[in-house]
Amino acid sequence: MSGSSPILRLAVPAPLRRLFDYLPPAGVETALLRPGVRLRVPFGKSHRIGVLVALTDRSALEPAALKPALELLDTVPLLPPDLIRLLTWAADYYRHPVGEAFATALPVLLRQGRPLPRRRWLRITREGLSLEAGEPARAPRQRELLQRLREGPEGLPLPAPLRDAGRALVARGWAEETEIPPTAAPPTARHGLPDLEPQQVAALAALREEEGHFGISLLFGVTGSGKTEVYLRRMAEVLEAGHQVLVLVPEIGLTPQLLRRLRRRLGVPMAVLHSGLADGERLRAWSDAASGHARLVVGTRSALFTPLPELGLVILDEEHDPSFKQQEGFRYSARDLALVRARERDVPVILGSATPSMESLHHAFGGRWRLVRLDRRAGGACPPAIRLLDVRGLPLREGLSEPLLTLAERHLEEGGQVLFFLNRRGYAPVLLCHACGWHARCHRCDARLTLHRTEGRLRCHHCGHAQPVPKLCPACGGGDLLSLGAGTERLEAALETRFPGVPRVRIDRDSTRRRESLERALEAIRSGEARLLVGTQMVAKGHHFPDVSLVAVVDADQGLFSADFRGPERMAQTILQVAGRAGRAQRPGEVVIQTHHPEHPLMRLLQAGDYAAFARQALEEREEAGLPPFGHLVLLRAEATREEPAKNFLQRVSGLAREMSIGEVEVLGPVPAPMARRRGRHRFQLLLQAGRRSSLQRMLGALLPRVEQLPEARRVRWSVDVDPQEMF
DNA sequence: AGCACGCCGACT
DNA sequence: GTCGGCGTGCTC
Repeated sequence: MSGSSPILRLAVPAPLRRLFDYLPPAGVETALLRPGVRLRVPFGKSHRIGVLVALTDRSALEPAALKPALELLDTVPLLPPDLIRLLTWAADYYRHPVGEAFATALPVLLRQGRPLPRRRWLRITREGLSLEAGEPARAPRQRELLQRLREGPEGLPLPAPLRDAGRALVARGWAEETEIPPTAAPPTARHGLPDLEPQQVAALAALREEEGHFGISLLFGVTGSGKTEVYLRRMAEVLEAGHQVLVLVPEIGLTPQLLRRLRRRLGVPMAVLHSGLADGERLRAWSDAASGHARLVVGTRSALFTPLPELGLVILDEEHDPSFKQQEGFRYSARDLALVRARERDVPVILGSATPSMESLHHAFGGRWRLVRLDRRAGGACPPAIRLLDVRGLPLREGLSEPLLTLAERHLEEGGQVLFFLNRRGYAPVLLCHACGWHARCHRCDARLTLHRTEGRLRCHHCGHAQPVPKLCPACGGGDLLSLGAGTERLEAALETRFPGVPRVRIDRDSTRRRESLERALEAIRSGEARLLVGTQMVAKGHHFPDVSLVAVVDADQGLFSADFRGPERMAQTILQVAGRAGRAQRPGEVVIQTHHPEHPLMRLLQAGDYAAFARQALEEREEAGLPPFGHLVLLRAEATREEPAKNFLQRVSGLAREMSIGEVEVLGPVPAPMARRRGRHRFQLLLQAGRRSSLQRMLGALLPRVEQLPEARRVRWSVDVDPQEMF
């Protein structure tokens, strides 16, 4: 490229699986055109903002076809080389348009062209340090601010409170503003730490083995084994060595308690990234991470894409959680990409869970990953005793058997709390006409409507449709409408009847819709004010209920015969996670699972509480069937308002795929999706299965360009899901 | 995805 | 006569 102007290769946000070439903008020095900067470019009839991915001297296009970029937006690259490589790799692997992959990695405001805010710090000067503690005597606010600056020599971020005082200090030469991110050693608490148990000491030592280089550790620790304490120690060590730490958590795991604990224990500048942030807050957190000011970055899935100049450790907690896989658009797995990023940066990564995914266990059992186990609960707490309650033939009132209610009564009398877990919200999942058999169905989905009684509506849990509850049967006019089955709302009502006046809370998406209400419910549980708890999966994640002495799994059978091959894994994870909520403190916890299949092998393994044994069995079955982690999958989905276009399109795709007959790729389908109609659209899917990822990738590379050319592709909405997590 | 162009029906 | 329906093509 000597002398002549280079060609700029950009990731431009458009649903097109390629990069776009441009000429440099007029009057911009070539030295400023570094990968990672944003440029405003003409695109079609309008402008877009793209990210410079590479500089090149040749383009597939005629030189005359290239347009010059309009404007350079950054003087310093916004994205570092490791993220450019990660995003390029991920867009290719997940077959998603590169420009959109880059766009999802950037906060909205940066996507829109906003400049990166340059954060400024107020720092004490030498003159300021030489002042006595009582000075300046006549300006208490300045004195107070000086004191804070003395205590934290790393400086205070601006704009800080006491702004006027700060200005005064600068004017008098006692403090100065700086743009250089402070790099003082982080103050981590060393006193008053809980003693580690021997197994924690051993775990910590094992994790330290990967210090300073890429290595994957699976921290497999039963609930209550003190996993978090081990993370905290490891984080503190890495922070003290002057590195940044990235912590990824599931969507629901990012609780105020967790943040409080991290803040208190580690005391380093922290950036928090989650979906609930306002655009400005997100930009600030992102740029704090990128500048190196934030030493600890905690966030959900997309926080994986934050620039971290001094990254030293990646932790992914509750690694089995499905929310690490994005379910629409850019369908990436933050778990898998975290490994790619860690390898790219040559830093260790820790995946942690009490119920790891089959994928992770397979690698750990096979010795490719370091397996670090915490088998016993901390503080000598007993593991919960899990009991199967055979409800065959027993009368069930609102899904509850008499033995279970009697047991709950005893726990209440003994001062315990009882948690009823039921993974179904609403009052009843079916509204049925006793006279003619009509039942309420969603007009847009192949699904029944759930009765929400207090709200007085029928709701579809798949598309959000809601309608009033009919008084008479719409089909025959009969007045005898039965609500069949029980959801959390009905369960709560049944408990009120059985245990009148015993304070209770319900935790599900309906009861916690308003902000704060979840926090309030959790507080009622923690304080012991509530004695009966009813909840969906929401209670299985992230929260600890030390005084819960009995956990009742009201209906364990739903997950047993799931259409999805991951059904049993999900069920085992959910049940063991819920079971882990009990008996944290001195109280030995008890867990009762109501089931119609007490002899089912999965149920027996769950009862033994032996997740590793369950996993070995599940892995054997997966191996037999060539399913992940032994085989690999790609799911092509298509939907349309009418059935034919969606089906025809996938039939064409299937034909093309079969023609290619690449390696050992099996082409299965098309078949209707498990829910054939959703939101008024007919859905079909085509599954590609192979023993090796590379075969699937090779096929996709050949297949997708041809699929994009199909005229049928224009008449449907279609998507590719590499390594699908949900088969729906 | 947007946004153009382009070629055939019911309207002031 | 033309307003506008959505099929088809393109984005460096």
